[in-house]
Amino acid sequence: MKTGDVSELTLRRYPRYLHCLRKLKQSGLEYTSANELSRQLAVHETQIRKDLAITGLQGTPKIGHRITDMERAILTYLGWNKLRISFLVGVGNLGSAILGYDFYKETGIQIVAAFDTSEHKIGLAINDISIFGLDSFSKMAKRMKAQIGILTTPSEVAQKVTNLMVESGIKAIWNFTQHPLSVPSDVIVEDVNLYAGLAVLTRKLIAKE
Amino acid sequence: MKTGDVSELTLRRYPRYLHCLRKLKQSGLEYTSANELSRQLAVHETQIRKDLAITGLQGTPKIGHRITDMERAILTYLGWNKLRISFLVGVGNLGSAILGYDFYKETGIQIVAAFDTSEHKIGLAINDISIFGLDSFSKMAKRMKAQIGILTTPSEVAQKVTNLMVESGIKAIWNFTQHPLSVPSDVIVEDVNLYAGLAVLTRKLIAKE
DNA sequence: TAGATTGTTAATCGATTAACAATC
DNA sequence: TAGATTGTTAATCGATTAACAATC
Repeated sequence: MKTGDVSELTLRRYPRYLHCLRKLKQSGLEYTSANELSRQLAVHETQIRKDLAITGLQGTPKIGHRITDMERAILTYLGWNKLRISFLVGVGNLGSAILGYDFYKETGIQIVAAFDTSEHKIGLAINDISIFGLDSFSKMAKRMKAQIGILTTPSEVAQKVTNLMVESGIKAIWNFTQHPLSVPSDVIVEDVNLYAGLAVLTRKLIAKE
Repeated sequence: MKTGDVSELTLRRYPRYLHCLRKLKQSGLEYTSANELSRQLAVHETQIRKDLAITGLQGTPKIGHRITDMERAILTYLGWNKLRISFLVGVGNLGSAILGYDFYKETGIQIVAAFDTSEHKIGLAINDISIFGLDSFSKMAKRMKAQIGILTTPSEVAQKVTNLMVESGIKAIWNFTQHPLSVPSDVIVEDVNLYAGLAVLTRKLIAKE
């Protein structure tokens, strides 16, 4: 299996394939093909074949692939077949929204605890996830071997909380703030950048005027 | 000015430039250069020059650019210098979080009304934005000439609400649901795909194991 | 002047698509 | 068999980077 040299463009396509595969499975099919995915998703069939080849999946000429095999190949390649303990920091509206998602079933990412500094939030729970004081973060993260930190704090404290996460053994940070984070080279940061999407949206609007 | 043939990769870089320019301005500088942005953002200087050229901006050799000129050029190119009326549908946690953002000052996108079907939300307000029943959407959108629809409903009703938005004259939809939307060719859809980001994050984690 | 910068043209790199042999 | 599919190699396309002349 490849290490880390796959393009992000490829990685970002996999969830779309998974989504489509689930729909096809729900419609009662057992097998499907790169051609069929290509029609459904408007992605070139050769590109789908190449993306699938990266996961190690092999198909059968004329038949295609068993849908469950395709799903498993992609899930395994992305690491979505394994449980990953995640902690969320910052239980504002956005944090609460993220706590409401059920990522676990699809991605293996389980948010097991949330943290905030606001006294009146500590002790509450959202979607069965308890909210703790931020001062408990480090000890809990180390004990539970949390891998992923979800950062939904105000931007002003983003770097401070990031440092705490890094010190506590967090290996990847899903950053919902606008603040560009500094981390050691062995820690992964994935930024959710809403403004990038808005730039695309408004520019397309302008181009039509 | 170019029409719509600029790559999305380029468009997605502009907000990062803006963010950096604001920081430089705050630090008291009046002028800066592509070289300086390149150092701060780890983007190749030639790429920054090309991106800036697209906006029509011209600099002065040896000096660089006046920061306010750069900002204005990018804002104008993205259409972030103009007010755009936006309506949000679906005031759950995610919708509430989006209502809490102040996009207006940075992007010109002003969320002027929110809509939901839940009786006990109608009449409330979040961040000074009133929540109305979904049945008022069409009339209000037409009257106020809403351009942008923000879709934060459950996936199951995403297409239904999208149809309502399109019928009501909405020209661009910012889609926070997982549902792939069908729209006429003159309506723009920008998907916020959290799962794509998670695929990148977990794959990078795996590659390090 | 020399150094730093701009803006453009050429080269490189990487991603996508085309072409095609192999096969059930 | 013929048609549909796989998987790979070659070609194309587009984005990024290098090179360099112009300039304040």
